[in-house]
Amino acid sequence: MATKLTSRQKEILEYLHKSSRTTGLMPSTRELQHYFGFASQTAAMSHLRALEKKGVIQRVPGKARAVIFPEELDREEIRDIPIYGRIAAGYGDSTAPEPEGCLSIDITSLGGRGKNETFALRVRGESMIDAHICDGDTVILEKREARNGDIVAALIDGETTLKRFISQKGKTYLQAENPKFPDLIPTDELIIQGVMIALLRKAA
Amino acid sequence: MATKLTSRQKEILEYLHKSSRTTGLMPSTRELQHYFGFASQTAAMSHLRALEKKGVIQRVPGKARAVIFPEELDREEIRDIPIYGRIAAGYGDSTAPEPEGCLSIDITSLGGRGKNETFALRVRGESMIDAHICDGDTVILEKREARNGDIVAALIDGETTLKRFISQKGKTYLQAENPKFPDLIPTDELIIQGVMIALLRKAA
DNA sequence: CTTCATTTTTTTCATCCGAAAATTTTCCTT
DNA sequence: AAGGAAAATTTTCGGATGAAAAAAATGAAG
Repeated sequence: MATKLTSRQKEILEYLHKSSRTTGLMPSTRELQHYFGFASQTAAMSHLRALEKKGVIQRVPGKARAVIFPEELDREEIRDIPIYGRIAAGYGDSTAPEPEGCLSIDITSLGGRGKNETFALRVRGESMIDAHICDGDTVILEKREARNGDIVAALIDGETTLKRFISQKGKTYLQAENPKFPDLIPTDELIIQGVMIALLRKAA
Repeated sequence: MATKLTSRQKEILEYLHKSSRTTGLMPSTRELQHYFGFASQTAAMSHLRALEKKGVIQRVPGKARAVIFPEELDREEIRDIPIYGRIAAGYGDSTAPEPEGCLSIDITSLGGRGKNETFALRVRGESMIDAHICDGDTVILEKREARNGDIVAALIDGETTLKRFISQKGKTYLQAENPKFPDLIPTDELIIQGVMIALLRKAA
């Protein structure tokens, strides 16, 4: 079952992947035929059969374009998370800024919490270094109410910063995780944009 | 174009997602019909048309099961990465141990390096804490030759540990990023299992 | 009540598409 | 040279599937 693929079979499989990713559709046997210049559709059919026999694809008999990649079946649901470099003041409900990128990850790896809206921020500065959050890291946040001890993205002076949210004896304030940075006692209102649920770092 | 969906349309869209994720296939219009108990296939058709008009799906005229989610088209290629808790001694080429989980993420977020085989390890212990890698973090590694300064997973005494790889003046050794841990000079041979390319941390 | 969009029905077509049987060709291995 | 697997061809079927036209319910809003 786990026999190696022939070079032709690799070509076919690669095309299946490419087609499925770029067009969003599985090719029909005739589309395969035309792409590879076969004179017959049966050639495509028998290749699919061979690939199925070797376990790299699955097929559903009788159904159109019914080629499945087993690894995608096992996969958890994928969440697409917009990455913002900076969140402007008016944010919160409606005016989402332009994302500067996007991050796709399965929801299990995010800790299961999938219900709320999620977004990501690139960390700038060292103010959370003692929580082992570094400059350049990408922090993934969830929109929900902050609880004591949560790391949150908050709006301070029109700028979004990452801090630890502290709620003690009825008072709430923000704390940096770096002795060089002072605590922030909110002047009027504390606007929490999101609560950190995960962190992603690329190696240099 | 960005009109809100009616409740019926939400149901249909949700079924499309569910079907596509669990069976790996888009339902045909007749499958939609039977699922929702319509007496006609045309009912399904017109719902699909409505969803397309509102921009939440795309369709390719004339082709079977040709419903596409736009967000999946934009998505980068997803990589499925097995997570190992422990890598046994004989590893490296053939004998992969049982993964204790799986992580799916787009390859761009991994730093582009997509060619080599990748795997992930759960970090245990504090030996790399000064590199801001904590107990419980998941480290994503790539199989390739280590360069000076890389953080690597290496096999020491039949155990896999994460250390910084140092190569100076022809000598190579491993360095913990925690003053409490000593450097490791290899006794005979240094077996590098992978080089760290990214890190993922779930908030507590 | 009227209007209008949404939702559903009935019927009919054309064609997309998987499937099968019987061969032939190509190429690698012994 | 022989054997065998992989690759490709030719031809034929029937079911799967999208599509269209005409119309009838349904339900919410003015």
